[in-house]
Amino acid sequence: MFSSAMLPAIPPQLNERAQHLLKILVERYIGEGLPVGSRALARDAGLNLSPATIRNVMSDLEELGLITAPHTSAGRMPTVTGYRLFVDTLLTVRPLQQSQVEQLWSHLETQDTPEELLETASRLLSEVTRLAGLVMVPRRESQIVRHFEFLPLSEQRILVILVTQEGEVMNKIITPSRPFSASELQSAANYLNATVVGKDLRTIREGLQRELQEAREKLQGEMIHAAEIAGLALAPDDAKRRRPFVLSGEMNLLDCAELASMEQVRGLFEAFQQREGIVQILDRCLETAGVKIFIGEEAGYRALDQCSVVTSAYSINGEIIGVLGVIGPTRMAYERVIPIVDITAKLLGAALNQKSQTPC
Amino acid sequence: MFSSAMLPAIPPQLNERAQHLLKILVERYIGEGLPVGSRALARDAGLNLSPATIRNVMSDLEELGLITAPHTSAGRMPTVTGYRLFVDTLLTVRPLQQSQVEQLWSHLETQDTPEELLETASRLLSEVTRLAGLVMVPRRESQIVRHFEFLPLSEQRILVILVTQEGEVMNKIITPSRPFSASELQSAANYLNATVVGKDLRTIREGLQRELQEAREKLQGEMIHAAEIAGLALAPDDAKRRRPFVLSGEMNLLDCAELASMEQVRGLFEAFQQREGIVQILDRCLETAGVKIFIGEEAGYRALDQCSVVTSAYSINGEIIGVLGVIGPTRMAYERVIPIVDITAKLLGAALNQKSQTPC
DNA sequence: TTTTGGCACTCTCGTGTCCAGAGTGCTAAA
DNA sequence: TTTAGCACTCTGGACACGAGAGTGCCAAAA
Repeated sequence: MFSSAMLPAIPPQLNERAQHLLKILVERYIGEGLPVGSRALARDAGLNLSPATIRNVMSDLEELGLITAPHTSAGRMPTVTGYRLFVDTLLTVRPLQQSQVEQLWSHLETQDTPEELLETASRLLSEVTRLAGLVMVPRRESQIVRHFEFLPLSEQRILVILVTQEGEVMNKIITPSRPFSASELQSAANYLNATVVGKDLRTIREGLQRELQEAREKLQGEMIHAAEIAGLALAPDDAKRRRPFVLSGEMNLLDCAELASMEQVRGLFEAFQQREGIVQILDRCLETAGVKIFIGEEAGYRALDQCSVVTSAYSINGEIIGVLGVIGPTRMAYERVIPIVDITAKLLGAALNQKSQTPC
Repeated sequence: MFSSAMLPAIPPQLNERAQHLLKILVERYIGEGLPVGSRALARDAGLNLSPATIRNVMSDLEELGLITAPHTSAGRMPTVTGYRLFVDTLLTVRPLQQSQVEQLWSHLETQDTPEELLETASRLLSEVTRLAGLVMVPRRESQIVRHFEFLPLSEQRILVILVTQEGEVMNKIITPSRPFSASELQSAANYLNATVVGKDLRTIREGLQRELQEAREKLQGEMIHAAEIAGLALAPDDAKRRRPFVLSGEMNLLDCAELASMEQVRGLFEAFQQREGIVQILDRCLETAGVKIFIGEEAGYRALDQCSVVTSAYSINGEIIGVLGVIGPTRMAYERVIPIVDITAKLLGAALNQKSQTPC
């Protein structure tokens, strides 16, 4: 159901009973946060087995690397592999109630700008899961342009304003190699608005190359300038790169006992600030739809060793344009978090879609 | 030199020697972070006095509420009043070297947009002081408008884009009570661009009221609509209110021993997220120029009880438009931090000024 | 063959005790 | 007014101790 990098086959040694006990153990550990002992497990399992029997099974599970004990005389807790098996094959998700879905939707629906939409989605994720919410900003490449505007700030500095189909406003300042007059700018803007509106950024950029070529051949000076300035305007800008995702509810993470040490917290929060590492993980989820889960070290990012990331891509008109999710302790309530992330991704896609559908 | 809410007169009991000892004690405490004992103080003071003598003076200082001991057999550390006296009358500031100032300026000067400028200023503050940097976004009221643009998104939703003199782009979506046609919007924009460009927001809004009144009397329908839509567009929007200051280097605060407990950290970071409380403090610094300091409880905000805030207003053309500063532990190196905040405020003002000076 | 009771063993954690170190306050002498 | 001396206090680390929880293993029971 939830695609993982490599779905590990259930070890043949692992009979039904062992699986069930593992499931109960993980559930209990997630609930209590304390290593689970044989007595407690015997009671919870509902199998009418004595602690001694349970101990044998636990010993097997430990041998298989699914659970581990912090020290000799403590109970057991799941390893990353244990969590993986749990999440992939043992988990029974608890789907959201219709009313909850509607409530989420009502919050998203009422947002005006796409930016607010992303922020709201992130906030909702964090509030509902009580973890840190995370929404990656949509890929700009696939956004459809609605309007261009060039505004001269000074001789050499031109303010470019670009409005997308969804009503998002991007702006940046470009400094072309030579001064442009107001009328030149106006005609460049007119040209662009006439020809490229309704296409997406990638298409526009590709088309521009071709037209620049053609214009050069025909010595159409004016066209060359328009294309030149547009090229600068459309160059992938790194300003946005500094804020590639919207994070919220980080504070929720301070509650969980896992991150008790200042070191841990510091590392995690620095990772949030650095952004690159997190973006790399999110990028890996852009390819396929559906919920993806990274547990602890699986993400391959030291700062997140004690954390899990649950993500889902969101799409507009069937095309994936971004990823959202939550970050929380490995010991999170997956059966609740997974459907929430899943639904939120779908709702965000729908909300974005709704905004861009409205005719101009 | 540094205006405080109420400059406390130096208590007459406090002779030169006591003052000197207080100064040394505070300096040493700021440096070491440990309560200062009589022996250490005797050595540092350079007065050739025995620890026993020092003890007598310390006892007096304690009686005056300037220092305090965490327990019987520990050294003394400054109280808030002690810090206050230190900062107001004993402190010898260490001015920045010219090269450092130039370095700061070179970072600010190269920023394109005002937004980047604020972020850079905040980052510089935090990096240079190793504390949390804080830059309040300029008051919008006094910003001069350069350009208006209305873009219909759908029947009822209009995207308003407003560019300020400094090249900052503000945008929001308004939903007027009745649909406006594209040509109506165009003429409204034309009207506004023709009449109000070059004025600041407050002036424009006031003028609008009057003109709306006149237009009504003369039954100028078109004017009424333009004014109506402009009114909506200029209404103070709360979108910006959610991000009223730019914060950076929060992580630096995790280093200081004062904030060892998770509780403290949590409270502080929640205050950063809430924003309101911090904004209130910053607002109090908007009135007068120069460096202001709030020590511990002086700010009147529980989450900041262990912290000091050092701020300075920044201005453009002599008019104060915002505040910046740093937040750090009460035990911060004031003599270094104060000049940094002071200079950065001046440089930020100059940089903003430079951007808006460039002719259109 | 599987399950169970019993038992010795181990590890944590909270408590209590003890001691060195640092610093104070007070008093009497310089 | 300053200083030396001394008794006193408080912290924090080291150590021991015991209760509690849980394990592993073995031999008996099912």
